[in-house]
Amino acid sequence: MRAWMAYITEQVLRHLYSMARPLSVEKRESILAAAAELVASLGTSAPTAKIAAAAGVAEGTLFTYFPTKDELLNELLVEIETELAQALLESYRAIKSPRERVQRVWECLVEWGKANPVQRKAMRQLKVSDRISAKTTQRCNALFGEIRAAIESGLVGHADAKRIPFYIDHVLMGLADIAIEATAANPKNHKHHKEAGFDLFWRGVKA
Amino acid sequence: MRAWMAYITEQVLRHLYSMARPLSVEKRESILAAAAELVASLGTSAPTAKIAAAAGVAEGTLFTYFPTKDELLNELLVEIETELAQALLESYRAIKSPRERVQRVWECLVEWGKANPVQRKAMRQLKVSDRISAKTTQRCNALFGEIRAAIESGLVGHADAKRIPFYIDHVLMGLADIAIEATAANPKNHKHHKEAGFDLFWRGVKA
Amino acid sequence: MRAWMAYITEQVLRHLYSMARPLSVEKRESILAAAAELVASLGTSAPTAKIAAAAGVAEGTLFTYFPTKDELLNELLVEIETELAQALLESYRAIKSPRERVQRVWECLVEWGKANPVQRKAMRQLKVSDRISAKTTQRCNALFGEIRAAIESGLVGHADAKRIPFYIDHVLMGLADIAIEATAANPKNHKHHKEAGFDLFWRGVKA
Amino acid sequence: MRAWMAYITEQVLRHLYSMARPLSVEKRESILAAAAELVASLGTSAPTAKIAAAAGVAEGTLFTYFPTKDELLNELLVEIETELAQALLESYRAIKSPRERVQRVWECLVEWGKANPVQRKAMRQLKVSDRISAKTTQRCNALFGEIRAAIESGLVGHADAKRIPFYIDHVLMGLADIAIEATAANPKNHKHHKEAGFDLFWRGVKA
DNA sequence: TATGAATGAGCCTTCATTCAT
DNA sequence: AATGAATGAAGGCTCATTCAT
Repeated sequence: MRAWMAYITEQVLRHLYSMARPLSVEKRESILAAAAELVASLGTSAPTAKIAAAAGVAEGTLFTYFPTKDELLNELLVEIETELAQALLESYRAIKSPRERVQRVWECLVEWGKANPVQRKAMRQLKVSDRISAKTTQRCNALFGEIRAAIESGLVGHADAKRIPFYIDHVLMGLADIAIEATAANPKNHKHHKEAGFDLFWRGVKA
Repeated sequence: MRAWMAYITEQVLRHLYSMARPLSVEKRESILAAAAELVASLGTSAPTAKIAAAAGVAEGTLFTYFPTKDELLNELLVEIETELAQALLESYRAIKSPRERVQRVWECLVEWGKANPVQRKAMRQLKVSDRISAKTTQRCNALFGEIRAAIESGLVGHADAKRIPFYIDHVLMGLADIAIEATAANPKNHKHHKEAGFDLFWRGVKA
Repeated sequence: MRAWMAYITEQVLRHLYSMARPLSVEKRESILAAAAELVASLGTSAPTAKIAAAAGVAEGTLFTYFPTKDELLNELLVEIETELAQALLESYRAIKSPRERVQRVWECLVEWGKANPVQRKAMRQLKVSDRISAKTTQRCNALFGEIRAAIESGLVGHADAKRIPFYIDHVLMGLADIAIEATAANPKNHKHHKEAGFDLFWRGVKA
Repeated sequence: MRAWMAYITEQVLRHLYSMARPLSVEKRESILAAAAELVASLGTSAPTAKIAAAAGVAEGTLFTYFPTKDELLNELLVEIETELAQALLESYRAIKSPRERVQRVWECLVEWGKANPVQRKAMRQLKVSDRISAKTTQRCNALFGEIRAAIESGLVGHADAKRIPFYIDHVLMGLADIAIEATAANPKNHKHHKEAGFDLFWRGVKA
């Protein structure tokens, strides 16, 4: 009934704030989702036309959301890593025991990989490709700052202090990837690999 | 000096008698070497034309040695893994101590990676690409049969028997890759990473 | 201060009564000005989106003023030639001597070109393009009817009557363009070229 | 009968001189011819696909002869101007009288324009476009060095020395274009325009 | 009427593969 | 067997135009 009020209100707001009709958040998401799917299966050479089609938008539309394919790929990586970081951030809150804290991060890592096979494959493809800019790499690293600190505090006293950076930056994520990969190849052994992986890490890093 | 006379004679005879000229082993090798170089730097999307140019042969010649680009990529992976396997095979002969045997394999793995950065990068690109056939994967696995057995015998009694396949098939190579990657990022710490990696593995797998 | 209240009232009334808002003359002008600028620098392939942006209107708005890009380009040419014609019309009023009358037109032509480099370049681009319709060409010719007559009367008795149409329709404007172009390439010689050009014309057409 | 001798001879020569099979001159010419035709009618926005089709070659072939469209357009301009320069060079040989020498160049210019309407239109389009590099402009200027000198020597003593560069570089070619354009618009008057144009030039430049 | 997101045809260019020589 | 010109199917991206708001 008061439809015209809504209309006018919208007009007024647009006018006052010079708001352009914003790009649709849903479309952006569906393009990223489609990109993840296709990059996971076809690699970074997945055609933009296919991505657009999978996202249910016109070919040209993709380029109103991402000016270049490279931009899309970089954003995709950031989006995926943001999701992963958020999942991790919620995992270890309020856990005091160092070992358990690290273990929770580990488990969360492996579970996320199992639950998000598409994003994991896409992430892999993106990381080995040469299309990720230094800036993107920086942004991604920044996402994991807090988590890194939490793991570090969990390892202090347990592992050789000099080796902790190596353990966190290279080994932990890499081992998680290995565990997830092993699980993907043989899903029945999921729990087994998860435990074996953490045991290996925890014992292995012991000073 | 009269090289061209020999060449002409050869041409004439071949033409008159329709003799087939055998495929040159050197050309095959130089194509594979060029492919490794370019796949390492450009990924699997490296153009065949560039590969041929880098190999010093004509564009068409590449296809008399490899009927398809995919065929070339698959052969390249097999070639690289064969070299790696050979390097490993020579590493642990005549070593009795289980721990040392595994350690020698580990060190050889890491050293090979450091000494052959091009092959390593190419290997990486090939493995994440979707162009490696199941058959190639099988052939590659077969190359490591003996080495796998040697490591297995080195781990029996030290690691949990149920977990040994996981350790060998997924963890060992993966960790080596991690160590090499860490070394590539920071070459000064090469020895440090190599040792830290093996320590981590050996302690970590301990039952 | 309460400008937004006026705006809202206007919107409300318009919406309630479905009143049409008249096309804004200023917007039309600014679109044409932007088009001149961009056609001058980029040619007729200047994107409508850029033209709209330069004019400070939305992409779609351009098409409420000009249904087609071609329509815009044609209107642009008419607009520019109208301006030129008006400048010329004012130049020779109340001048009796035939030679001086023609000379004033000539000078005005060259001065206009120097003073309006953007319009001149745009005009050039438009004229060689295939997007100007026959109708537009006619409209443009019509603009110069009176001027043409004035020049004609200035040349009668001085030039060969049979050649006068050729001199006016092709040579005069063409020479002016040549003079302007020469000036643009070497601005210091402006006056020199202007005089040399007119001398050439006046002597050259002498019967 | 001795076909094999020819074959071998070719092989030998290729081998000795490292000759690649050369790009076909005819194809290059037909691409340039097609480009001239289409640039004349559609402007520099003529699609490469249409040019290739008109030339009777595949789309991709065009790019083995010209690495980019811009390169093609630049080469096209050079080709056309080379032809024009050659036509002019043959026109005034062995003519002593200064006036007649200039007149022959003029006539040749106008005749060439009439005889080669496609090249003339293409030339026009190319010159107003922004795709011609400074280097190309230089190359083109170099083509007319000798002709320019011939005209200059024809004008010395007849025209004001200070104005001669202006007359040659800007007026002569421009007037020829005007005459050709007038002829194109009204072919019956060809001879008339040609004469009127030269008279105008010759009388007009008289000191 | 004004807006700008959405559209998809069309453009230039690349590249694996073929084939005449 | 060796060559490299020829091919044409994609691929990434642009842009005039439409349309829901």
